[in-house]
Amino acid sequence: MYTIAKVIVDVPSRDTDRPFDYRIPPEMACWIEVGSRVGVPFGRRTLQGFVVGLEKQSDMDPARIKPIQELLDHLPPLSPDLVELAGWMSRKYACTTIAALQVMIPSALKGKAERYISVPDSLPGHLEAAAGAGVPASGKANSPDLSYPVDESGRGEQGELFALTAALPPEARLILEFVRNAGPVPLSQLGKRYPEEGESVKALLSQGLLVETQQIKDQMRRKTVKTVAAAVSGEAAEAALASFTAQARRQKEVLEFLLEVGIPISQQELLSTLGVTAGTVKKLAEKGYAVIEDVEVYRDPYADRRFKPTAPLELTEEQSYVFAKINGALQARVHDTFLLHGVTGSGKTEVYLQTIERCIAQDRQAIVLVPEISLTPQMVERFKGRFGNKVAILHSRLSGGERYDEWRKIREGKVQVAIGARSAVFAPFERLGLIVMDEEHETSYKQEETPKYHARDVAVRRAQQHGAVVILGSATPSLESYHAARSQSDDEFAPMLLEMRNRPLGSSLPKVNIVDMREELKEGNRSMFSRPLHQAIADRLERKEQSVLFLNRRGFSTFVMCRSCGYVASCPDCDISLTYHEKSNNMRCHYCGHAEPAPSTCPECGSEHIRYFGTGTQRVEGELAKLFPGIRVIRMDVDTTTEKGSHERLLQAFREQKGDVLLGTQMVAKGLDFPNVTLVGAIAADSALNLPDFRAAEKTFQLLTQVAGRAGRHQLPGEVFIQSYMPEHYSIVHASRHDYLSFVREELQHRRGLGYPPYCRLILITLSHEHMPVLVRMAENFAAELRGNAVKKGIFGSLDRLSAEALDILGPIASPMPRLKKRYRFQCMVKYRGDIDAVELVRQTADGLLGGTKDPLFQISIDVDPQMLM
DNA sequence: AGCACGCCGACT
DNA sequence: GTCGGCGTGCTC
Repeated sequence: MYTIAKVIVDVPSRDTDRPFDYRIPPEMACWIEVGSRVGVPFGRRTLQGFVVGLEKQSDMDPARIKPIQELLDHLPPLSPDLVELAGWMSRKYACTTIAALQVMIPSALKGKAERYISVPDSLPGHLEAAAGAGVPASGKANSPDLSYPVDESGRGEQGELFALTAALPPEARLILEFVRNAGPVPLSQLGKRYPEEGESVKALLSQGLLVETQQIKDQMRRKTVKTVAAAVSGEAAEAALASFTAQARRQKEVLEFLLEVGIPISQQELLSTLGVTAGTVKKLAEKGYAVIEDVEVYRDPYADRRFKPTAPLELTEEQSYVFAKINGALQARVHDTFLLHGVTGSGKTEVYLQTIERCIAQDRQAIVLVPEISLTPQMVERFKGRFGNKVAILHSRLSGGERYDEWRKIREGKVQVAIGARSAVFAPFERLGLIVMDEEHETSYKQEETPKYHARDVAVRRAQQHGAVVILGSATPSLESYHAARSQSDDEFAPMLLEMRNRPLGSSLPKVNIVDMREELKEGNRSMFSRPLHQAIADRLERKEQSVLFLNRRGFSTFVMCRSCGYVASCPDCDISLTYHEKSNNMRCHYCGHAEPAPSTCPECGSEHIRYFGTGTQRVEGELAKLFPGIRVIRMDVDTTTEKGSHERLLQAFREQKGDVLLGTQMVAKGLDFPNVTLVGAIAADSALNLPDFRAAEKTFQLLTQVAGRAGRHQLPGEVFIQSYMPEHYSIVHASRHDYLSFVREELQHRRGLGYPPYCRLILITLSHEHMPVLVRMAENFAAELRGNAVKKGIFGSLDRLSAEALDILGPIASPMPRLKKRYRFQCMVKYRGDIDAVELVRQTADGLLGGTKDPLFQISIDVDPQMLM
C-alpha cells in the first residue's frame, strides 16, 4: 500500500514547480490515485494540489512530512496519462507543471482555500490549566454539536469556560457565542456579520479561544478576476492621498491610479501596470481606500435545442479512398497521423463523421477540435444530428457550471465524442481512438498565454499515448504539417498526406478576379471599391442575390488622427495607437486597457481637424450606403458581435435574406454556407502582407482561399473579386487560381532561403522590464549567457552550414511591440534544427538569470514554436 | 503566490 | 523608542 503521495501544489512559481511529499491518511489510501485533486497544508496555508505519483516511502525526514488534508473529488479529475502529458508539456513549452495541469480541467475545479473559524476541539493549554477541570466534551471542529448551553449556576466545565470568557469585551463574547452555535463559520461570513470586529476576531484567534481551519472550495463560477477600485472619492480621496507618509508612496501611487481610472480594474493589470506587489494593494484595501472584489468575467448559457437526426451520406470515390486509409489505422488500433488536404466543400466533415462512427463502434472515444470561431450552432447541429446525446460540447461561452457539466459527461464516460476549441484536446477520455483537428492551419490552436501550447502537438502526443489516430484537416494546410507530410523525414511528426480535390456536389470552384487597385487609382477612382466590384455588387442587387464582403481587419484598425499635423493618439504605456470607441466617445488601448476621452481638438497643434476613423467595416458600410442607396448591409465585426448570441442572430438574418450584403472581418470567412451568395469581395486582400511576420504570405493565402470558397457552393455559380495593391504577389495569384501546391512550392523556397520554419524551429524569448537601461543590460546578459551555455554544450553553430544540427541565437533586439503595459520589451530568437533540446537550454539560462537577480520587475517569457512574432 | 521574518526610516 | 513599509526566503 502506498503511503506517500507526490503532490504538485497550486503555486505558479518556478521554485515550487516540483512534487512535494505528503503522507496519505489510511482512510484515504484506497481513494488517492495519480490524478487525484487534494487539499494539502503548505506552509501556513492550505492549497489545492494534484497527485502526480505514489510511493511506498519518502527520502525526507518523516517528521517534516505533513498529511494530505482532504480529497476533493470521488473520481480523480485527471487520469495518469493526462498527468504524464502535463509533465511533457512543462518540458516542451518551458511552463510550470501546475500551469499545464490547470489548463486540463474546467475552471470550476480551480479550488481555493476558504478560511473557516470555529471553537477549538479542546481548550488551549493555558486556559485549560486555568479552568482546572478537563476538556469540554465536543466533537470535531467540523461537527455542529458545539452548542453552548449557558450554565447560569456557573458550575461545571462549560460554566468555568464561561467564567473565563466573561472577562472578554462584550462584542468578543458575542462573536464567540455566535461561532459556538453556528459551527465552523467562513471567515468572510463572520466579517459580514460583524464588519467592525476584525480586530476582536484576531484577538480571539491569538488567545486560542477561536481556531482557524482551511478548506478547499471549488469555484463553480466560470471565471472570476480580482478587480480593484478606489473606495473613496472627492474630498475623502484628497484627504486619503494627503495622509500617506513618504514610505507608503507605492500605496499612494496605486490610489492615484485607481482614482484616475475611475472604474474597477483587474488586479493583475494594476500590478503589472504600476509594478507594485499584491501586498501593497491589499494594504490599501485594509485601510479602506480601495475595494478588492472577485468579479465574474461573463456567462452565456447555451440554449438547449433539438437536433434533426442525420444519416451518413454516401461517400464519393475520393472520400471512400481517404476514409478507407484512415479507418485502416483506426481498426489496427495503432497511432497514426493523417493530413487531410481537401479543397473547400470537398466533404471533409462527412469523412470525420463516418470515422468517428467507427471509432465509437470500437468502444473508443473521439475528440473533434475546431477553431473557436467556427464552433457555430450549425457545426454543433451537424454533430448532434449524427451522434445525438453521445456528444459533449466544450464551448468557451458556456457558463462555469455548464462547462463543468459537459466535462463531467466526458470524465464519467457518458459521452463518446467531445467537440470543442483548443482546450478540448484535454477531454478526459479513458480510451481515446481518434482526434480530429479541423482547419488544422488555424493560428488559434496555439495558446498565446502560458502554457503556450499548440493543440496540434498535444493532440499527436495524446494520440501516441492512446494508440489513437489523428486527422488534421484543412483546405490550406500549414506549411509545417504539409512539409512534414511531404518529406517524411521528421521522425516524430510525419503525417500521411491524403488529398481530396473535388467537390462532391459537382459545383465548381468560383472564378476569381484580381483587381489592381493601383490602376483604379490611376484612373481616378479613389473609392475603396473598384469599378468591377462596384458593378458586381450592383448586378447582385438587381438579381436579388447576396454578396459577402470581407475586410482583413489588420492594418485597418480604428485610430484618431489630426489631419493638420498628422498627430496620432497613442497609448502612454504601450506606444501603440489607441482605438476609437464610438459608443463611449473614448479611446482605448487594445493591449492594456488604458482609456481616455477622445479630444475635440488636436493636443499637438490645437487644430480642430482631428478625425476619428471608425473601424474598417464601419467605413466600408458608410461607403456602401453612399454608393448604393437603400442597400441592406449586415455588419459583423467585434463591435456588433460582443453581445451573446448576436453572431448567430446576424447570420440567421442574412440567411433569411434580410440583408443584401454581409460585411465583416475574419469571421465571415469561416465555414459559412449560404445558397444565395454568388459574390464574394475581398476589399483589401493584401493588408496583412506587409506585417513583420514571416507567415504573412501564408496567412494571406489561407484567408483568401477560404473567403473565395464562400461563393457558389450551390446551384448558382459564384464569382470572387480580390482587390489588391500587390496583385502580382504570389499569395494572391495562387489563391485566385485555387492553387495550393504552387503556393506551397514558392513559399517553401522563401522559407528555406530565409531560414524559417519548417526548415528550422524557433523559440522566442521576450524579456521585459519597466526601465529601459536595466532591460538592455539584462537582455544582453541573457543573450551572452545563452550563447555561452550553447557553446558549453557544443551545440552552437550557424544554420547556414550544412550540418544536421545547428543552433543560432538572434538578438537581443527591441520587440515589434517595444513597450506594453509600461514595460519595455526586448526579444531574442533561437533558431535551431536537429535533435537539440534547445528549450531546456533556454529554460536553464532564464532560470539562472532570474535566480541571479532579485528584481521582481524583470520578466522572461518563453514561447516555443511561436505563431505570432510579436 | 502568500506569508513570516527582519531591517530600516519616520513619527510621538 | 515603536510603527509599519518593503526586501528575502521558504513552503513536503
